[in-house]
Amino acid sequence: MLDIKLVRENPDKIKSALLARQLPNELSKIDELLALDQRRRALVSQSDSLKAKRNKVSDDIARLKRNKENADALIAEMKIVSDDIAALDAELRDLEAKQEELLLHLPNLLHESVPLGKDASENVVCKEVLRHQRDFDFKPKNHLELGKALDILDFERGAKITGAGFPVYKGKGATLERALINFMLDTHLAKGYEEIFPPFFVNRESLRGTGQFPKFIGQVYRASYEGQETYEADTVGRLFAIPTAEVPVTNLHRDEILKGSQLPIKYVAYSACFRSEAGSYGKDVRGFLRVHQFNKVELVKFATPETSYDELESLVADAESILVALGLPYRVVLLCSGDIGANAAKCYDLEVWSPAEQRFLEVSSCSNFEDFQARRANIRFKRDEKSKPEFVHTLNGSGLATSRLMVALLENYQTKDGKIIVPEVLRPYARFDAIG
RNA sequence: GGAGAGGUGGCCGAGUGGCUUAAGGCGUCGGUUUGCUAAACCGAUGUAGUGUCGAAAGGCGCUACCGGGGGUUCGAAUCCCCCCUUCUCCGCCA
Repeated sequence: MLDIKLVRENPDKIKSALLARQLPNELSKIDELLALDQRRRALVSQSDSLKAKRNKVSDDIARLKRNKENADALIAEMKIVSDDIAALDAELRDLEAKQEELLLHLPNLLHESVPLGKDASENVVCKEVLRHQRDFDFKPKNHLELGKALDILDFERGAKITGAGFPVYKGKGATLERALINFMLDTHLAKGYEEIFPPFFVNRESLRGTGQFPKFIGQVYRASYEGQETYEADTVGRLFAIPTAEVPVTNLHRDEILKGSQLPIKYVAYSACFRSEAGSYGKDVRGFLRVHQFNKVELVKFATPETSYDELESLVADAESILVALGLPYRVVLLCSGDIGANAAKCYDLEVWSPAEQRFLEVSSCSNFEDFQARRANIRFKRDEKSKPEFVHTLNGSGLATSRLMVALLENYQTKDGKIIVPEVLRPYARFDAIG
């Protein structure tokens, strides 16, 4: 969420960000917001001065009553004042709700280093690490064929017991998945991240805090719990399956004031991730490319404003180190203004090479949100005891998501006779060195 | 699921409708005293919104905030309703 003060004082800055993000239809929202804000501020000032009067006269009434004098005239007068206040406050609540709604839907500003571009085709490839790219002397199988032949992935039974997009890992496939997760966690722990094992369900405040709500409410699975039917609206008593560990982990410090000396805070968290992927039918539907449940190891940082871009670079490097250790071909892409997510000020994607698909697959998004999430979630810090609280900068990135990583792993490490060689670094975790 | 007790500032804790500007204490910061330290004493010590003065740091004023939301009242930390949450006991359960 952006600061309403920023909107008020610098509307052009926000408008140019909207244009860069290819959102020209949103421009009118800024003017709407400015008009609302002006009206709201006028009402606040009216209401406040009436309240000041009420407080003062209430003291007078108290004094009269103590002296056993008559206060009926003042009470009658204040009755009217109170009614006026109630009317103003009702209108104010309405305006505030509308303003909040508009503000929550506005995307973040962009960092100056973000390239301008209309869509994904104009993203900038910063780095390609292709030394592990293989020349196959046979036609590489895709992960579906490999998974089926080796009996380690079962999409059909997943669809039977739950639904399409809920894969089952079996035998050495299940073990390899677990090995990957543990390898990634241990690697990040060694780099000074603290491990969190978060709840997989959160409340709506948490989703609002990290910016998934209200915009992406359709992408999130909901769970009701007993007694929920009796609540007046479906806004109460619902929990939501997390789309990423970013949500619970960033919200750990919601409504808190951190000490400057604690920063940067670096967390690593494994979680299952749940995404309904509504409206995305037709693209990347095969196998692991798009699923409703997957596993991810997430990196989350809380940093001071002046260090957050250095922290972003090291976050990307930490995520990259997994791909390097696994010996997979990959590239780093800087997202352009037309492709970057609404909450991020700057974002790098890590993409791993799929020999069967003959293209790169996204396995990580590393973003600096600056104070966008911190303002929503009210996460602040004090430089020292005496200084005023400031919003922290929040960052996160996958390190990494396993589903597409598994695709790349199986495909890149397959042999001509249909086996999978387990990468060296995973062997201590898997306790076998090949599948098949 | 049932019964009971709680949630007040950075922390502890008083406060049953107006002499509360949230008592008192602890902590922290500044000062006085002082070979040094400690103690004692004095003072300060929240967040947000808004107005005003200022080049700025900040000052002064007003408003809101006692778990969250609604209500009663001229006036609510205090009374009423709903919700969240913590603890204790009972029941059930992997």
